[in-house]
Amino acid sequence: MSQLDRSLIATLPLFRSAHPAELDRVLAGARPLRVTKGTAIFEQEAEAHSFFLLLDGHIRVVKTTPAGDQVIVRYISAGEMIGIAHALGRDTYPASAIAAVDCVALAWPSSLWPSFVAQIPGFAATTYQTVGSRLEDVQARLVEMATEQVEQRVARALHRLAEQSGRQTEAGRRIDFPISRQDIAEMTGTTLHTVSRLLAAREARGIIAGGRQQITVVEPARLLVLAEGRAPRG
Amino acid sequence: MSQLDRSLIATLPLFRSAHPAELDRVLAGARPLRVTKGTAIFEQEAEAHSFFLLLDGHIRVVKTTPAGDQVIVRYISAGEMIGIAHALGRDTYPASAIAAVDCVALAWPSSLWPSFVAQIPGFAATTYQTVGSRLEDVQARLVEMATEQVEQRVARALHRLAEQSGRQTEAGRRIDFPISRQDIAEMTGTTLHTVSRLLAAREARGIIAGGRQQITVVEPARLLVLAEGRAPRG
DNA sequence: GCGTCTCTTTGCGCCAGCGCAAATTCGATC
DNA sequence: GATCGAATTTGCGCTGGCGCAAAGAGACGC
Repeated sequence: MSQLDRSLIATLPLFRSAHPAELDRVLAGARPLRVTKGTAIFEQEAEAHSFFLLLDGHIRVVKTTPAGDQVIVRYISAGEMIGIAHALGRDTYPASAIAAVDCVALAWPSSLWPSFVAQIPGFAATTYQTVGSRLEDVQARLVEMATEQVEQRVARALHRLAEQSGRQTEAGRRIDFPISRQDIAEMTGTTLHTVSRLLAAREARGIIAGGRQQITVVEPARLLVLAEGRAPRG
Repeated sequence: MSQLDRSLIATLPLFRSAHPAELDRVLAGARPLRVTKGTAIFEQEAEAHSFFLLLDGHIRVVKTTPAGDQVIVRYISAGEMIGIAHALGRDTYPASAIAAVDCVALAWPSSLWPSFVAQIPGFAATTYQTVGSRLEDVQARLVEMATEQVEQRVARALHRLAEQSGRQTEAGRRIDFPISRQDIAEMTGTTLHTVSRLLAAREARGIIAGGRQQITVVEPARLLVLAEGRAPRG
């Protein structure tokens, strides 16, 4: 691990209030990890032996059904923890984590979790917050899936991606990692065909700019305009 | 609060390892609550001033969209904590909690949470586990919503309800609180019409037995038989 | 016992979006 | 720069399940 990594870690909410000596001890126990694009950091249903801190890159968290369908649960960006299933009382990972680009991460054995909690002030509270926000995010998406049409779900997914993982360019906010129509379909519960059609329509209206494995949101505001003011069903 | 309640609480995983003296102190700070059927324990978007322990009854956790659609996120049974949003770093409740039947609960101000964590051994870990299992549950339902047809989603919802909140009778496992077709529609992202049709079909095959605001699962095994072995889409 | 209200059932038409198929485009590789 | 493979686009027919409407069926109050 480089000095650069160390100073990066020290600025994270998770470790901000750690004493330098504790931080060093914690980092000394870490196993550095380089993961090439497309490779799994961990696999669904495998024993949750480690937890991870993503230092660089983007990770796709995917659940696969017995029938073989895949659903993208979320994307993880640099600075976030991942694979904390064991700390939440699970003994296997509930999903697979796949590198969307080449990634750099740190890994610790799950058994070290309690010492993190004990030694780093605020670590537990920050983790609670992270889990809380993930829970709320998934719940919000469940509500979307239950009540909104495909068009709106795709629009929201793009909006969220641009917000969370977008890089500002002169053309608009560009999603910072390769993402296919298939990926968006797996985020929104539809097919790549429908996604392709919807994106083409948005592109014609100048709201987004597409490309191969790549999307730029030109006008975030116009992305969601259809989503409000509909009569509830039932 | 009755002596009965006190001994009930002492057997919960959350408080099992608390010393009697600590337990007493904690319970002394609680505000007992009786909630009549249909009333809200707390409302979505209200300030998360309290957390609760449900002693008796069943609570429906509902999210309402700006458009007015409602989605039932989960049901809470006796012995579970609810309204812990503040402990997860939220300052408002992300959903409303509505009593499905007359309920009895204890309420504490959110500000007391840290003292619970500090004074009761295992409290934090048990809460982590609860949150972890809720997160996994919601994720699993997101995957269902994204990949399965309405028929399967309804079947799974019934299965889950019978499992978690069922009471064994001679006719089968009966869901222990009043639940309408509309409620099931709001759990599965469909309409009460479709639910009614699907339930009628299952009833004709003897898999379930319906009634007004009430469902008994006669043959849990045959509920899900259609759910496996389908070709993935895409 | 009667009326009312809510929950449930059922019929019918329609359309969003899936499934399948084929063409096209874009990168990458040699 | 020719070839190959993967990602994307686009057409077309079909159907699951929604929307609307109206009729039954319990439960509950008076």
